[in-house]
Amino acid sequence: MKIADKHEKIVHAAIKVFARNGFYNSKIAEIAKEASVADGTIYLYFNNKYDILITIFEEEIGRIILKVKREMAKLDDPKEKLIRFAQIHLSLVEENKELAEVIQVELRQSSKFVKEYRNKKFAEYLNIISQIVKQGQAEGIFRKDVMPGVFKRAFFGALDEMSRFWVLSSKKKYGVNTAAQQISAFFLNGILSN
Amino acid sequence: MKIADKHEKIVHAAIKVFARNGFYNSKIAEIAKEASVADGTIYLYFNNKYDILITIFEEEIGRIILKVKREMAKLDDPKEKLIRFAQIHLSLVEENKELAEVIQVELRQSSKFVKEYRNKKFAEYLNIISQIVKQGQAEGIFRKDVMPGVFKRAFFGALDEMSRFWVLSSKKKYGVNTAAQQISAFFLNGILSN
Amino acid sequence: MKIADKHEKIVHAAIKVFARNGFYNSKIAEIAKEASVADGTIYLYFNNKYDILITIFEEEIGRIILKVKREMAKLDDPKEKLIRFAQIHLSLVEENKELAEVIQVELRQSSKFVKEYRNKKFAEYLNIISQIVKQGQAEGIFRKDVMPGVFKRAFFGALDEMSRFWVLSSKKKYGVNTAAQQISAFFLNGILSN
Amino acid sequence: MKIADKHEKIVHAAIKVFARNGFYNSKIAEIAKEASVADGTIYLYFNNKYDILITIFEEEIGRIILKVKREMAKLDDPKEKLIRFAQIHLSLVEENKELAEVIQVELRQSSKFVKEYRNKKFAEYLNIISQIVKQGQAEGIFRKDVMPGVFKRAFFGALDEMSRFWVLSSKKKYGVNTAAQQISAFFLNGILSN
DNA sequence: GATGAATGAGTCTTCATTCAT
DNA sequence: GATGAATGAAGACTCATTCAT
Repeated sequence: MKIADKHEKIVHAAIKVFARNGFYNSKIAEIAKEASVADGTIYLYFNNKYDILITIFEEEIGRIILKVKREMAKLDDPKEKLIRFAQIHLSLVEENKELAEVIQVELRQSSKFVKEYRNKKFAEYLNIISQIVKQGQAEGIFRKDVMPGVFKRAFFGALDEMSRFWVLSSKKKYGVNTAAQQISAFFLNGILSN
Repeated sequence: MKIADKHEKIVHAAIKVFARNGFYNSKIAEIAKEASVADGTIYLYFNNKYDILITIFEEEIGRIILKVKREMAKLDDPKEKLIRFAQIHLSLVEENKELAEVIQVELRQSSKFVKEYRNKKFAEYLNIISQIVKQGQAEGIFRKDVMPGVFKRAFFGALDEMSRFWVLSSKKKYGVNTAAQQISAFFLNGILSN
Repeated sequence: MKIADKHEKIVHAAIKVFARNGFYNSKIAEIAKEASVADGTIYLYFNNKYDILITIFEEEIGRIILKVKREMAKLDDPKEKLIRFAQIHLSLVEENKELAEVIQVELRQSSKFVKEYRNKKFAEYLNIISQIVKQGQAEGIFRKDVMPGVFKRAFFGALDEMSRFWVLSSKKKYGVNTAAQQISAFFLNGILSN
Repeated sequence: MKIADKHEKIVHAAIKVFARNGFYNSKIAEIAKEASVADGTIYLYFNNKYDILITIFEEEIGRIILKVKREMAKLDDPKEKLIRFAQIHLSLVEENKELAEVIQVELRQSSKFVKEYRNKKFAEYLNIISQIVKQGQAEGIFRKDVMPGVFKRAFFGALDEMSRFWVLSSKKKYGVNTAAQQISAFFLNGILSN
């Protein structure tokens, strides 16, 4: 087995276990078992338990940011970008429930280290949104009085809360598309200049 | 000192400590010290560490829900209610930073118990929003195609993410009112029927 | 309420509670509740938890020794004394189950203090038996090769194990008299058929 | 070092420590130190402190029962069996003073669990005695009016009290054989001179 | 004397991490 | 590299005892 494989196996096992129990209630031994690896082996690939969480964030979220950025690059219209952003965001959550749960729940933990760490990657993600807004304002499509810094948080927050609902509850009344359309509609009608 | 005082002293100390370290990194001994009380005394008022967290949620959030509901009762216009809701929510966060941090961060913990617990109180809070929407729709002020169940989450999520930003970052570029107006404007312009 | 009453109330409550849970699993608070007294009150009458146990031993066992000695004094024949001793011992256990359980179980605890303490009172009790044997030997009724020091332990042990069985099991197939007669018969006549 | 060794090392350390302080006054840390093992290691072999006690009972007493049964199987005459039983019992106590102390003192603890537990193994041991009696009665050697259920307790109790004396006191006036002969003589022949 | 709220020392147990094999 | 037995620091919680009222 190649090293990369084992690294990945551990990360995926950790995502599963963290999603199941939460970070603090997850045991290295359980992750090791889930990954079919000895406890000690984990320490050949990670410095400590925290490091696994950081890695999940770094690698998995990095991958998501990349994906979203690529999708955004395919579109020109800021309106369409916003709608598409909502769709992608919610679909990604849908497709990676366990990862989403870990990110939403665990990365809000109070550890100073994680909190600060989160901010870097997270800011990058949020700024995709504010870039769209700025573009839209520059093109005269969006109202000038919209503060991109506020908007990015509001928009992300709306999506995030929606997806938290999805992650935590098993049964949902409407699909990704409905939700994405509703939410982007709220915001678009709200910020379109007329 | 009256019993109520000591109970309260411990709760407030716990809010401070939980906000500082997070639930799992907070030690009973630290809470006790912060409350100027012996370790054992805490167990005269609470069954265990978890119980303190639950109590914070129950008492403090219950108080907030009450306050918001009262404010809402003073207004008639759903538009004004929504704007006011945003203002109150953000001001309360502003005024109770530590409490807000505990709620936002710790009550998203993965403990099944807490998660389920949270939902009850939380649902109550969210439903204040959906009630406003329904009222607005009934009065023909809000568009009928807006799904209250989606809206309540989107609106709350927007405010929540905004306030998380406030809680975590020390310096902010704009005040509560600016943020509240921006956010409610996004949504109002978005859902007003025309 | 007279002081003596409260002292006694606590002792009796303690016997009940110790019998129920064992010394180490009994809480002062439980004894206090059983005695309808405040926790602190117990410390007005006893130095500490141990002291209550010692007192139980001292007072209650002292009383028993007295009773048995008086009964022995009424009889002359060593054979009859032995039979009577067995009867009294077993009846006392029967009538004071909780006290018996405390003595049998708790006073065998390994606390050096209790162990040494026990020996004094206990030796006094055992010596009632060896006195009977010596008397019987002096009168030519008992065999001279019987070692009183061994006999007293053997005889007491037989009765004690029998009564332990009584204390621990609820249902018994035979009464005090049957058991007392059997046991004293073993020792007096042996079990060989002739 | 093989696993079995470590398990055994801990059990033997525990026997020593329990005998020294009693169960409730023994600390896991002390057992660990006595076994030259880390505190945590104990929990790799035992679930908790109680479990160690149970194991002592199970393994060590089980071994003793086996030994005694084997010895009994070598003899035919019930009289000889009874005498031999007394000898073996007392020698085993003599050879395993600490174990004997733990069994005698700690396994009489009031914990419901231990009490019930003890009964199973203990009943097995006692029944060796009643089997001998029944055999003797069937062969016409022992009196028919002897109740085996009473006898087994009386005989065991006599030996047990004798051995308690041995365990607790350091200096003794007579040896195992003397004591065993005396006690079995009491029961076989009685103490009446004829 | 009586109370019972407060104390804080004491200990079992967990589990991230190490390291000999 | 891989293993998993061993480590031991850390902390929640209990409860005998005290003491202000």
